[in-house]
Amino acid sequence: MKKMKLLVLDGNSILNRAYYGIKPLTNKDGHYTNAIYGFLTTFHKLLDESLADAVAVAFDMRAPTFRHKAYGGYKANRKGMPEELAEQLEPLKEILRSLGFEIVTCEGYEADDILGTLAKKCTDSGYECIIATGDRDSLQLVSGSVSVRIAATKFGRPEVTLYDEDKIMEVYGVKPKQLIDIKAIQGDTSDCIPGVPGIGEKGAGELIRKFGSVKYIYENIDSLDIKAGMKNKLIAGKESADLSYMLGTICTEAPIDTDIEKYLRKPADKAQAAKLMSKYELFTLMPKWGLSGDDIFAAAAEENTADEREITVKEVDSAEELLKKLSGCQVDVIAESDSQGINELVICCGSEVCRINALAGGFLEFISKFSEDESIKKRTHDVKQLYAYADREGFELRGVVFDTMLAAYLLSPDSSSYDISRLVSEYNITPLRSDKPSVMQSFVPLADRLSDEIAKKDQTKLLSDIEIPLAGVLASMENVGFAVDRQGIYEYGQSMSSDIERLRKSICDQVGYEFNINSPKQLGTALFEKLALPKGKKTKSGYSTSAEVLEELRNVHPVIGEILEYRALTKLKSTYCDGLLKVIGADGRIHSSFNQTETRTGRISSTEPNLQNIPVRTQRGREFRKFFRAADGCLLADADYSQIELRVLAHIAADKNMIEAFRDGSDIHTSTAAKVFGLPEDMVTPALRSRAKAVNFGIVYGIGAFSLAKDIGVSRKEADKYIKDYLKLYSGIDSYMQRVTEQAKDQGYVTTMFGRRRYLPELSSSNHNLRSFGERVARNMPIQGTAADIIKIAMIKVYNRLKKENMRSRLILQVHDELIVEAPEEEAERAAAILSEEMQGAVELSVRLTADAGIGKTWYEAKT
DNA sequence: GCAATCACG
DNA sequence: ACGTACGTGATTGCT
Repeated sequence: MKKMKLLVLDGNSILNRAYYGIKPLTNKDGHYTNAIYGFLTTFHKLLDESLADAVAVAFDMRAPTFRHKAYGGYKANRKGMPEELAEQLEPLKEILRSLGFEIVTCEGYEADDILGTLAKKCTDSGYECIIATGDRDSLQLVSGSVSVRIAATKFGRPEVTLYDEDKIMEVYGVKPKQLIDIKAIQGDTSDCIPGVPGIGEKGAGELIRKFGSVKYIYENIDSLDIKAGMKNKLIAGKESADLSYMLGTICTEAPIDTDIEKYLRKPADKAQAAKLMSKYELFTLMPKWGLSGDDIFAAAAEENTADEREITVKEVDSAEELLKKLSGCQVDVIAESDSQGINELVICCGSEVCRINALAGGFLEFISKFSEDESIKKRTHDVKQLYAYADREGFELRGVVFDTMLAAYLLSPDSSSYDISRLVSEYNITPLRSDKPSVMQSFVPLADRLSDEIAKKDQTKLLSDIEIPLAGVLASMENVGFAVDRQGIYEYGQSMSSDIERLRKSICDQVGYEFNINSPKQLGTALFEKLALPKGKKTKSGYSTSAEVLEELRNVHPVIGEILEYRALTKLKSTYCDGLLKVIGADGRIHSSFNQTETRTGRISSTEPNLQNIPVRTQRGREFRKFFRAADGCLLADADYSQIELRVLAHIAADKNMIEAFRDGSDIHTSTAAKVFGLPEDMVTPALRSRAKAVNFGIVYGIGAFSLAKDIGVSRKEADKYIKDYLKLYSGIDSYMQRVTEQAKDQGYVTTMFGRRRYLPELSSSNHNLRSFGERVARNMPIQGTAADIIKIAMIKVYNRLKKENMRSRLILQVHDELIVEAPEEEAERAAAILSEEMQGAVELSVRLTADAGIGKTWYEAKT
């Protein structure tokens, strides 16, 4: 029969590790949740790996333990938990109980003693025991039937290391029990266990490895071969060693329930678990623990006393009549879709809900009239899909006043998903009472709530004037797509294939054996072991083979250049040739998706395929843009903002010198170089300009001297001087940067010119790296985000202008500071003019915005 | 499902 | 003492 397995967790210790290993997270109420999140992630991994039949989670109690009573100094230097951690303890226990796990505490004993007691019981009963903890104290418990898993949280991910008898011998060179002996001599500063004064880790380890135990050492101290100095220390420290031995020994007889049956996992109370995990917004964890969207809804319904309001689901008698009734009303509308597209429209007006099946006759007529009637004010979720439908079917969508998805994004742009079900639990929404189940029970109060929040945060205009209309523009861009030259892409790929194969052969020849160059691991072995090239940086899993490292080795071995070329070619081939060919539509055009709720700064993102990272920096890559072309009889008009981020910075920082530099119309990098290096502009060499450019960039990213130095290849000290000189020159930017970080710390968030927010809990982290990261983000987000706001405004203006002027030109792509319009040949000039005019006039700043437009048959030609 | 790498602004 | 610029997405290899 299989041995029964008990998994015992040291709750406090794992919680601690989770807290310090994961960046601060809070739910809407400001309650910290990072440690709970980390604990549950680690716990899940442990459960998965251990296949335990029973589980006990041990926690310390606040009361002093027998060790404190024996020795007043015990753990005397321990500070209590930080409040941000302490407040997570009880909620975690509640969640664990709801998931069906047993929690064990014992007054006067520590969690370690509970582990020891249960481990002993397992050994005695012939069970297997797996101990999981974050620290090494319990390693002494390891035996044939007891193993320890040390769980750490690194970069937010759980990491588990197994310790059995062999591993302990390998690491410490002793048997598990002898770890107590080592500790008795060595002591433990973190627990204030004194040990033998003057003997540390090395000495203690040697003594025990040589003589076996503290007891043996003291019983034979006179005859043992120990150096006089150390022997004297041992003699003087005997009492302390004995005490330390006692303090360091885990008790295996704590008065707890050792009936293993009791720890068999019970079925989870799903409603309770869903309720708690919703409350703490641990949505990504819920599926892992067997909780679904239905459990969330059920929890919400049970949790809240039903809303006073009640809705009734009605049959639709006549579409005509319904339209008449809806006219002039505010309605809530949800489009239910499947893979085929929209299949049902659910409309709520006042206390009545109607469902209109998309397959029923007259649907198109109904939805077009409904959509075009501007007097019907519509609230919805994910308005882009409605705009897209309207655009495809050739009608307009008017009167959209609210979108819960876009609103939720503005309220917290860090979320990974904005499903209605998730929002409902995140905002603790009380569903309305209803005769039949309907999504409107939750949607109506959700929309009410989010409206309030948006108004409270002064983001109403941002939502109504930018995000909602933008959704219409994006929908149109997705529908129109970008025409490509399929044949051209295919042939380009073919031509690369032969080069790739030739390079592959040559590289393997030079290394001396066949291997997969695409595998960084195999490549690392080939370069740094077989060819024994000087190693550069390492990654977590081995040698780094990034372009940055390889570039350094270019002159060391001829194979390096070929590897770099191989990499460049395979990247182009797989991502751009093969990748793009896969997504060309039946119409010969590529229809990317533009995601409006993805980035934390307010930019849009592009997927399937990503059209925002088509190569441009190298000539060979840039060639690709020749395959992105206007349809027959059309041309592309392309315009991009010049230095939009630096202009935004000049404006928000209100820096006189930088504003002046832009007003002069001179090249900003040259002008910066001239001023920083104290030269007339015509004396600025390309090298000096490029340094100034790097500093300008660095400033936008929040800069550090180290990174700047690395970037431009000067000493740290020199880089530091550049930054200092720069900030002296642009003192307005200096003070702005200080202001914005301080403000961020005060309010917990930063904003763009148009009220977009990003919350920065990192700023209160005790982790230096995280905090610095938060500070850089605080400096960067208002700049990048404001630029994103501006081009969004420009897109809306361009779109409306093309429509108003009855042009057939269409916006087809945005690449952060660049817009592309496909225009019939005869409209191209006008479209280009409209592009730059609307981009430049999108907003009024204290510096001019400039956008240069170009026209061409292909993207390659059009980009100026 | 994550890490490494590299494409873009 | 410590680690290093901001924001994305796709592909590949590997556990």
